[in-house]
Amino acid sequence: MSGLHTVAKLAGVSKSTVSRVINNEYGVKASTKEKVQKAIVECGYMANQVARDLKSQKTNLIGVIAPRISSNAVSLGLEGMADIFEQAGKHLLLANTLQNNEKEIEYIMRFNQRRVEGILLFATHLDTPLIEAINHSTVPIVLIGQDGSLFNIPSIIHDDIRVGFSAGMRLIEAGAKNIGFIGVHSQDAAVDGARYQGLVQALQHAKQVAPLFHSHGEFTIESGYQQTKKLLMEWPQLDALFCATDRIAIGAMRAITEINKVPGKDIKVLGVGNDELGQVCTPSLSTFNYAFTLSGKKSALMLLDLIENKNAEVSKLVLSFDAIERGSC
Amino acid sequence: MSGLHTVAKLAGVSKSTVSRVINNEYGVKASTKEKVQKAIVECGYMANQVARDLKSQKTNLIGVIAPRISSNAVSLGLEGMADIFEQAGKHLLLANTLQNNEKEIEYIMRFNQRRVEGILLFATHLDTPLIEAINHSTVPIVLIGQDGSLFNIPSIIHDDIRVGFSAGMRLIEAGAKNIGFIGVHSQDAAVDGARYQGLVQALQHAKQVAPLFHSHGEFTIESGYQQTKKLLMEWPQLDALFCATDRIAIGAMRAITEINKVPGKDIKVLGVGNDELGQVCTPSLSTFNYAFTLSGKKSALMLLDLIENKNAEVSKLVLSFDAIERGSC
DNA sequence: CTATAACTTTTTATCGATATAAGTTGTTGT
DNA sequence: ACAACAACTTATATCGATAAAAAGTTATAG
Repeated sequence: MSGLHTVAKLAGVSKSTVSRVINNEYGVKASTKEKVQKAIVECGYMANQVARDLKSQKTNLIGVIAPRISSNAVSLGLEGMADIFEQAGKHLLLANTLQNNEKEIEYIMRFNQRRVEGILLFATHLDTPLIEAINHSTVPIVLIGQDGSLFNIPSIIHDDIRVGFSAGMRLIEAGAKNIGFIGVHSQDAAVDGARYQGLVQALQHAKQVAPLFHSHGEFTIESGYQQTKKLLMEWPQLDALFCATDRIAIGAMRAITEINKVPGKDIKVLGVGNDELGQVCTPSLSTFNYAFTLSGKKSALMLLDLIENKNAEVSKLVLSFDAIERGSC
Repeated sequence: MSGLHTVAKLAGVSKSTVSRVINNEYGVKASTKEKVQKAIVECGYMANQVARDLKSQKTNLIGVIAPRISSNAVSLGLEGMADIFEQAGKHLLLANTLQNNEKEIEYIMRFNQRRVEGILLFATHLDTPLIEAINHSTVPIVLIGQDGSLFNIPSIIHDDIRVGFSAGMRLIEAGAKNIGFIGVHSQDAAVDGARYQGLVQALQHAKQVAPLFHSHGEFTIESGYQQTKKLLMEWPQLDALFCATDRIAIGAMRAITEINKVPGKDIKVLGVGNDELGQVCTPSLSTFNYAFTLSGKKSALMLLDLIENKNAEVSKLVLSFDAIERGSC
């Protein structure tokens, strides 16, 4: 717990010499080097990264802001970015906002004060205060999950419109006539907005103008269950459900089973995300694979590029998906 | 992006005065205060936390080392600790080791260099190099998931022996005669060692000395499936399986179903952890609920105590569990 | 109207490291 | 033997903030 100073005194040399030994620089006599190294061991010297960061004006710190660490998209994304940053020698500063919009903004500022080199933000919405906070940031910020390109914010998103379109086409091909959509908060332009929009486009393209039911809920199995129960009561002719996430879809299947209908037969069900839950439930859930680990890696790489290459252009990366056909459609 | 110095020049005062204004200290004339505040806004001053940390010898940083962020135990635990640390004004530095033992040790050192105030370590093993690294740490370290009390390391663990005992008793009560255990790496004293040990104790207590089969694998569904397939071939009379984790148990049920036996009827299955997967699979998985979010919170509180209270005594906290009876036993 | 208290502000030192400039040896060439 | 140069080492300034000491003002009392 002693600084350079202590080592220097102990070895009978100056701080500069000790520093040179530590950083393995040229121009140190073998005998002094040895003397210094002995002193370092003797007083248990450990470099102080805080001081180094201040002197070098470089922290090797990256901030990550997430709405809920334990969600599939975030925990897998985190793992992907951790991998890239580990290789790049960066450390991760993590904040869990629990979907508190003010905390999101607060952490952008706090991370700026800590002089992180960049920030990755898992976003579930994109309103004016947030956009302003992002614009005020001194360091680059990459958005994950929402499209910020309209506001010139670098973003990594999944192809949510096309996934909605694909889902719609698949349900129509399977003979669906009355399709319902169960989404999340209306603020969520990606998961709620875009996926629904794609579904609408599919129906238009197929010239099928059945009344579409758009229900809003949360990212949970329970919410999917409740929304579906309500929907089934109000709209008994329903024969297909596109759910914004797999968890919602699993809740939906539970509700369907409860009224003695068979998911995948009486009512087709599609989810999005390829959550492991969909593999083990009965019937297994047909869905679309979103490569969350990859999105984490890609966002990390994009951020690194923005950090290293000051005038890298702001870009948007749209990740594709794979259809996974299982029992529910 | 300018420092105190710039603000001071702009306002025509000294750095100290600016510092006093920023920290809202007494003894600044109202007129100067105003002048300084205007200057701060004008040049977009933002405090440099790195410099502050160096001067105050306090970082408000906590290091967290995990073997796999995306696992249930870790992501929920992370969420619990994030909650506590958020309230305590601490920031989280996160490392994902991917079960690489050297990385674990490397990060203990790197976090010490960064002058974190303490470290939380999700452990899957506890060998000599790791114990040494922990002992060399300048800052307190709390172990999560493994019992380090023998080596005087503060630990939060689940009652793994008793869970094994409970599982054994339950299987015996259900009429099981030939019980198999599917564990993980033999290095893992908690998940593999203790849970097995508890099972053995139950069998001894019930004076049932059937040959116990102890198989080693990984934390995955696939591994559970493979191990069970092998086990069923070698030991056809098997009528009960205690699995070290829920994922393993789900793989086991798949293997059982594949040979046209019915999990929960022909072969009883028990898991540990109460993973959501166990709720949706068929038959639903009987298991034991481990409060991972709570373990995260408790470990955070224990660490905070060790940080604030220099001579807080090293303690071990054993968290209990609840039995969850579902379809598989 | 000065002495002293009370208030405000500046100066200086410090946290721990490192880059640069300046200083001290020692060696070689002529 | 003395200049020129190489090889080491030390001294000083800096990163950006803050605490403590010193200095400068203003206000109040005697």
